[in-house]
Amino acid sequence: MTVISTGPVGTGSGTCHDPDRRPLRRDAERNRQKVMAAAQALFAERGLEVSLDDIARRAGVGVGTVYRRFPSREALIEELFEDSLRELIADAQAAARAPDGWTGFAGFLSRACERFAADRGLREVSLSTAHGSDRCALGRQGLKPAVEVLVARAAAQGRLRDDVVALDVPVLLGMVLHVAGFARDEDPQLWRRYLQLLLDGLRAQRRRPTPLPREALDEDAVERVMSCGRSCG
Amino acid sequence: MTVISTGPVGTGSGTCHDPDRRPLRRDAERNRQKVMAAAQALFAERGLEVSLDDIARRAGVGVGTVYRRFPSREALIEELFEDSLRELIADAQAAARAPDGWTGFAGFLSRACERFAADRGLREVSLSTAHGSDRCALGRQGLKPAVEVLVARAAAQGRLRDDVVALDVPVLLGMVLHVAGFARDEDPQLWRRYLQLLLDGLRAQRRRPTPLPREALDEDAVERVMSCGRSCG
DNA sequence: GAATACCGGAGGACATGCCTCCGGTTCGGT
DNA sequence: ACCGAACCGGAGGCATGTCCTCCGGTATTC
Repeated sequence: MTVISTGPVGTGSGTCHDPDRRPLRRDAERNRQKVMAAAQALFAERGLEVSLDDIARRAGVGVGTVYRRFPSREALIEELFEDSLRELIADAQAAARAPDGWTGFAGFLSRACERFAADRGLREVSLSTAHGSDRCALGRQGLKPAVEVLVARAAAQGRLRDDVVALDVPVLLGMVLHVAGFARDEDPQLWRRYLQLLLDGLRAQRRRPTPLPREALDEDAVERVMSCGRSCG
Repeated sequence: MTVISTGPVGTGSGTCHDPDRRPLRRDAERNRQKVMAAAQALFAERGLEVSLDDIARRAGVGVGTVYRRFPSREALIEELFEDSLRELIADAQAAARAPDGWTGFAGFLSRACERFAADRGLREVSLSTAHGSDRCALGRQGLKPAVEVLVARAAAQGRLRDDVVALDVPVLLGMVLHVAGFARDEDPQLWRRYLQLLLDGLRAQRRRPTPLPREALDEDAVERVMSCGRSCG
């Protein structure tokens, strides 16, 4: 994970096809949008592995149309996640400028989890190198320096325990999002409870625990969650 | 998750085929053992979804032999995990009798993670209802009362924060094991670091953080872990 | 050494995903 | 209104992977 760029990445248009090629025919462009919307939705809820056939079906379009427009799944992914990734980086940078170091740090974790919890695809693009390529890789790397600042400031302030490092952050996010992933049908916000627990553990010192947001799942909910096989990895 | 049984489950023989049926021929029994050993190993490292063909290959035996001996994957799973599940329950019960409530609670979490980290199959059997059946279900249910005692004692002692409940435990385990799962190639013990963080968050009060075991992954390790696609769910 | 319990693995049935191809349709300029 | 180019849909070929059965041949037991 070498730092290559810290600034914004790519163009951010998100709508046009290719600046210097002649525009698509109207129906083609329409279908292209439908495909992107469908992919966006499916990636968000089922992850990046969904089949292109599924995307086509959801878009109400033939498979051919998908393949014609996007040479590969990667192309589709890059097209879709560039903006989200940039927003995430912006979050981190904003948090790094927050007046209070700890608030910035904790706030970013929370914000990042919100984004990730709502979009499994984004989670996979950000937390794994296995998907997306060039532009996504740049995005991932742009995140790093901002997170380092967050950790450094919170630690310097004496509020974050000093044995935590920036590279713990992706792991911590992974833990919280694991909860977000498997409990999303029962309580899509449940992860907040466990994030708070972690944050209390990350504090340099504290007397009393911060009250936990959300209730724990009840027996039936746990039972239901356990029965759909998402609870382990 | 209704409590049905708290005592030991099943017979625990683990070796014989079926008490009242005439014993298998020598070669048959030998092969049966080979299959169980192979399944044990593969379940542990790749989870319960491995194909029976793979198990047969690993056992150095034909597929037919596997199917002949075990009517279904479930049968194989039950046969294999009954003992492990019982051991886990014994851990919990022992911890519930520990002189110190907090030590018992924290010790059980740690012990359970050790077992789970070493055996992905056990993790899936214990933390999901989707696999195994009768006997495994009983095992899962046997765990519950012991965990309730653990939580109650640690809380009564004033060391565990009082807004944590027994049903948080499977979720907490899931979080820690998520780390164990994706970091196993880089540092099979990494989960201890994050378990400690969580435990510090679970304490009712504390001034200073408990020192963290293990180092965080370094950049290259994170990079490698991220590239094998196990980092999200 | 015969009867029988057992073995191996080829192979059929099925599912899933990728991607191509081409007859038919729609668009857009004239 | 019309025609050629651009585009569409989805059937279908290919590859992969899993489950499970079947039966000619082999090992074991008495």
